[in-house]
Amino acid sequence: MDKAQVSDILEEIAVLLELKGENPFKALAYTKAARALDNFDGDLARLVAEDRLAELPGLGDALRLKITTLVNTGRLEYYETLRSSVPEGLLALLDIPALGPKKIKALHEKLGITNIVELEAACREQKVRGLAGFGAKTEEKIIAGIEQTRSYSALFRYAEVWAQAEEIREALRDHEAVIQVALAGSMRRGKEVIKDIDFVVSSRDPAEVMDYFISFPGVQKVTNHGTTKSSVLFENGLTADLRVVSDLEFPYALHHFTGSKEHNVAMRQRAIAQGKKLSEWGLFEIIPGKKKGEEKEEGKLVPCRTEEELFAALGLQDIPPELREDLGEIDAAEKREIPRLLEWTQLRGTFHCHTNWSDGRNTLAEMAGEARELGLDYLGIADHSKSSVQANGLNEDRLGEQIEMIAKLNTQVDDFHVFAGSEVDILKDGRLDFSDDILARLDYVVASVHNVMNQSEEEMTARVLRAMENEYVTMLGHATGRLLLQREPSKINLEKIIDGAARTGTWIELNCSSYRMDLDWRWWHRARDKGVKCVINPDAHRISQFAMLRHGVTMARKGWLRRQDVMNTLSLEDIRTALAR
DNA sequence: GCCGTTTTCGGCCCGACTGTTTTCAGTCG
Repeated sequence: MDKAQVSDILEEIAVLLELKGENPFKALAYTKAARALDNFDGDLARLVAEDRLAELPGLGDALRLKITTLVNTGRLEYYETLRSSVPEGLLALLDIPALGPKKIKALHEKLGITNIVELEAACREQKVRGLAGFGAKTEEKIIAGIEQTRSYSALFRYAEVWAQAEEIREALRDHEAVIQVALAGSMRRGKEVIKDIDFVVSSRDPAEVMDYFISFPGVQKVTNHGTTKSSVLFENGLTADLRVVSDLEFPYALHHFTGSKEHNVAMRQRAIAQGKKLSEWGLFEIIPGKKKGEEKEEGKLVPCRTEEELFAALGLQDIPPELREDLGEIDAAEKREIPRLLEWTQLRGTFHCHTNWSDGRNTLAEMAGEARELGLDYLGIADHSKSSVQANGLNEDRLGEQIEMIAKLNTQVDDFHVFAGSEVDILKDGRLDFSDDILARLDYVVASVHNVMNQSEEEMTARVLRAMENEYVTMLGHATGRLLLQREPSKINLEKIIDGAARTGTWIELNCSSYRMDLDWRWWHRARDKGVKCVINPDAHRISQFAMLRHGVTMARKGWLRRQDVMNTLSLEDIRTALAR
């Protein structure tokens, strides 16, 4: 068993111990042990074989033995026993806001609750408010939390289903009966949260494609199986729809099923105004002489081989899928003002990445190596600052050491550069976690809010504005703090923040962690027009998360951003100039 | 479960907030 797997099991043990009401510090010891493994950048199997586990901090006799057992056998009886002693549904209760291990334990012991369904029933029967430490408000909060969890459960974060969608698309493409295949729907439009994935295929043998589709691995249930449309439910709860049309119909169907609904309505209105009719089956010239409601037979098809030709047939420039939200794109296309959107191959580097100096999993050298491997020219390291105790934030001394280490690393390679930065906490009142003389030593500064996130809009806005006024702050990190499908954004006046960024020359981050996509795409068009620069950052806590950059670019495109709006498209030379103060 | 040590137990990371209390426990980041 490898390092990451062992670490994951130790973390799960910590959660289980908490749920069982064990000494919280015992649980903490497991969490710390997991972190020690994460931070160890050598070969764990070798360390175990040479009996040198004691070199890692926080490992006593008990944990050394458990880790050794896991590495050697891949199993641990203690973990399995612990796991089976906790009802499976109980772990899911941890996802409900306001419920932690202590309250869950009380609910389990006093009311025999083992899952969400039982908990909701108990709350509705007002049985929960009688327990010590619980009241009517807690009960209401739990019900609201359950409803929230439920409404989220049918939704997925874009980045988390992207790979699955690609897999399905490729499998369809490889089938011999398939002529053309495309991803459609909200996923193709790059919505940050999606309900299902849609595919459009052209084929001469729809039935065969349908049979192939519904028998995909991982399909749990076939909810619809017809000649033009089939729907399946995958084991992970994701629904996928497939439409099969003739090759002639493909571009019209693709446009229709890409949507959005609002975009389609506007497009159909435009077609009518030009004496045409647009549907998923085609674009038709309406035959003159017929009155409205009489046109049973379709008019003459306007032949289009691609979506681009379809737009052209309606007097429009090609509209990228990401822009199809009826937010001005049709108007712009008519005036030939659809911009050339950012391409993901245009990124030259990125900022705001973490290492194992704070809460990241990889070393500085590993992060830099991976970024270079991906073809980037530079990487910015921005570990947490000291107030983020929960994230092992760096104090002034450790930050100083890290700056030196980065300088040393830079002497070892000449075709790649690492910038020394910090993700500095914006404190409650808008002051920063480090003094100016410390900040002055850095190449750049990301300022972010990590605590006291429920201030009033006035307080939060003033707080962030104050931080942006600091001359050393280069960019604002995850502006609203939202976690998709998990935590609502902070109350903050983004109009004022954008104006503030324009005034102070502060860049705003498009944090493309799969959970964040923050600042939201809906604000970027406005920010761009105010002259605010974007910087796309993965907030990577491990090397695999650099992959999020690609999805960040999708969100940037959705926000109408061009190459010149995004700072990390600059060459190394130009970004150096931009960072020089 | 770990660790240090005024050597065998008591503290361990912390600040804000909420709801329950009437001085604090639990949750969250």
